[in-house]
Amino acid sequence: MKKVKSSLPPIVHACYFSSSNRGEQFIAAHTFSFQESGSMTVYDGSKKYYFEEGDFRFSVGKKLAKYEKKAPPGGAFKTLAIFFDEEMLRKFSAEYGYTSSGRASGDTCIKLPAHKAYRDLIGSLVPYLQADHEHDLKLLELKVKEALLIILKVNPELKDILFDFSEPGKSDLESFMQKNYHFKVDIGRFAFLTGRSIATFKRDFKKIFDTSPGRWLVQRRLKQAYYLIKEEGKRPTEIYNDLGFEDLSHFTYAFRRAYGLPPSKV
DNA sequence: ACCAAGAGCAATTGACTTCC
DNA sequence: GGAAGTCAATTGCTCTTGGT
Repeated sequence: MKKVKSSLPPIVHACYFSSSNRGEQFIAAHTFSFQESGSMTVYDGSKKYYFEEGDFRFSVGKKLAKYEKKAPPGGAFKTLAIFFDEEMLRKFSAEYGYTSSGRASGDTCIKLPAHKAYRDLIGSLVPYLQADHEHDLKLLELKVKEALLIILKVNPELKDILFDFSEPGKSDLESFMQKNYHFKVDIGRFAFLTGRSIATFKRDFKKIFDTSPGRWLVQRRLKQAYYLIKEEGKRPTEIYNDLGFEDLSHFTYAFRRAYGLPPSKV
């Protein structure tokens, strides 16, 4: 079966009942969200961010992050999120004359104040999130625009992030990879995030690491695994996923090929 | 929990083309 | 002429299934 690319609705109400849920994702679009219940920890490879019930959060798009969502005891984890896709932001920028000064902070998540305007905004979205509500795309679009205007009023500095349409610049490949090797993303995404085409990415990679990206990634992850097992006494099942391995089976296989013995025997 | 084997597919490679 | 992109053949990784 072919995967069909479906675009997410601009406003999403998420609700999970499992007590804890961790994973990682590529944050595709800038997102404004409200932590209705439960808490969430976000890790972008160098910094940790913590959000709890009642917090408003702005997540910067086109970034990689690991997250852990925790439901409150006996309750559900609930967030409400508004996504700002680039096309919409470009239109908005042209219409209202907002531009980025190009000086945005490097943070992946930003905690926003619990401003009354934000609380009112979330309150006004409730009718749109009823299960039986018929989604009128035009109205939703308007709602997203309204949200954007409110955000720009309360946190005007966010315009530097929201209207920055530049592609990721050619970043220092070596430090980027050292920081992000544990993310489970394909080579094309690594290339994009470092501001290169796939071909250029591989060429630059070869120059710096003298090997191909795929091989280096496996070796780097295994090296970290070896360290964690040997020095910190971690068990294979605890770490293989965090290090970017899809499954334990392959982790064991790759580990044994690299070190000559299975991870359980280190 | 750990390991093995095979099918399917993503990554790599190298030759070739295009762009500046 | 060199840097960057495309393409097709090949390699080798990931996922699944199943055994111990």
